[in-house]
Amino acid sequence: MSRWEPNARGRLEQAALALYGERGFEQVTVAEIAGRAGLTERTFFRHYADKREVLFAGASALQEILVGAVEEAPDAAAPMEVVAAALAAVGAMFDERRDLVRQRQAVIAANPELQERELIKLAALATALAGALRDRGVPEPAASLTGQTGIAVFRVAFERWIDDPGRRGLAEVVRESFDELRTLAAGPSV
Amino acid sequence: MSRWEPNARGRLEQAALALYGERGFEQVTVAEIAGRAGLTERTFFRHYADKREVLFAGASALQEILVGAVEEAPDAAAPMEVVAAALAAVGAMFDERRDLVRQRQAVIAANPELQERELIKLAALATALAGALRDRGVPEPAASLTGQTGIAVFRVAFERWIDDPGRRGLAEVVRESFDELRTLAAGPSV
DNA sequence: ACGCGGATGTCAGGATCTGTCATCACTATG
DNA sequence: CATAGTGATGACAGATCCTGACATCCGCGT
Repeated sequence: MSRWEPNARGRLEQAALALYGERGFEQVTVAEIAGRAGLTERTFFRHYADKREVLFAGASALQEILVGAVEEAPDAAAPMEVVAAALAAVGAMFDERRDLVRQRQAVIAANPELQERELIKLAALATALAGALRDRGVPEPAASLTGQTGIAVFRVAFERWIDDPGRRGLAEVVRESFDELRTLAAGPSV
Repeated sequence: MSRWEPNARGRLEQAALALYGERGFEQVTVAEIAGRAGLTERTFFRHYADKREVLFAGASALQEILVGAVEEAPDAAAPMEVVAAALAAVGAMFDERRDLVRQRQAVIAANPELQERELIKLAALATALAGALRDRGVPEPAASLTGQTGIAVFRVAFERWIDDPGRRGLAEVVRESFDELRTLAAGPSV
């Protein structure tokens, strides 16, 4: 066998997810992950900036999908509606990878350090959404407000989907949550 | 002088904020912070779980204030209105400590690790808000949705306040942002 | 004076992450 | 086929973060 088996990153991600799931994030050393992947600790850190990042490799792809969905929305659509549609589309993708997403989320839910990384990735998504909205002509602060609020709604919907013992689709829960927000925000006029 | 100068935590916080501001979070070692405070590295870690936490000591107090404001809101008030009022009250407190808040935020803005910690503190605030709303009888998912959305709005308002070259109060900006959200969320009916 | 409890100091050590240089495999080129 | 170049990996040293274990000091009550 050659020195370089293909797909080093994929092997590292698989090994990390498995070990984190088996023994918990803190109880796993980077040397162990690298060893299971047939690599060295030093090589792990060449592929991932830190021990947490190996679980968040897909975040940039997710961001591109979101931004793309916003760009391709009809011109007439209102900002919140554009964001709701983009997040519903993402929800549909999660539905397809249901088991993997749940396994990953169980690992993250068990460790605050991983939750921190998750939150900053979500914040980056909110910022990217706001930028895409500005490119559509949405002014500030409406763009940032819509992006941040959209991610907030998605977080609630995602959590409900994770805890849902049934088989409802995430896209459906996202839609419901945006409807609920409309009701909640429509408070007493000033 | 005695071995134990009073207010060890306060000295550590002051030393950390000063050093982080002078040279950047990464360029400061815990040993340096402790040294400036007249303590040892080991003592630093007895007071703060990690190098970041020293900047977030006030978070629990903030949470208590927020929850208290929700508890004391009039029974008739709608959930989003309760949260808006609580966050406006917090905004007023920030106004009083304007310079310190800005100095702290400049340090945080310069370092992603600190932003992660800030985000998880804000997420904890959102969760606490949701819990306080549930105690008022607000059902799920409305409670979580309102809490998360309220924090999202506050984040946008806070950023605008930080960047505002003028002297507008944060409470005022928070109020404006909630009004803007009402407009944005009031999209096309289903 | 005495002991108790809490805060601090001292020391040792594991784990994370980085810099540096050597080594190996693949590829292009003659 | 030979050679050199390019990129990924290995090997090693080291700084820093963070923790465990134990000793020491101070203030306080008795």
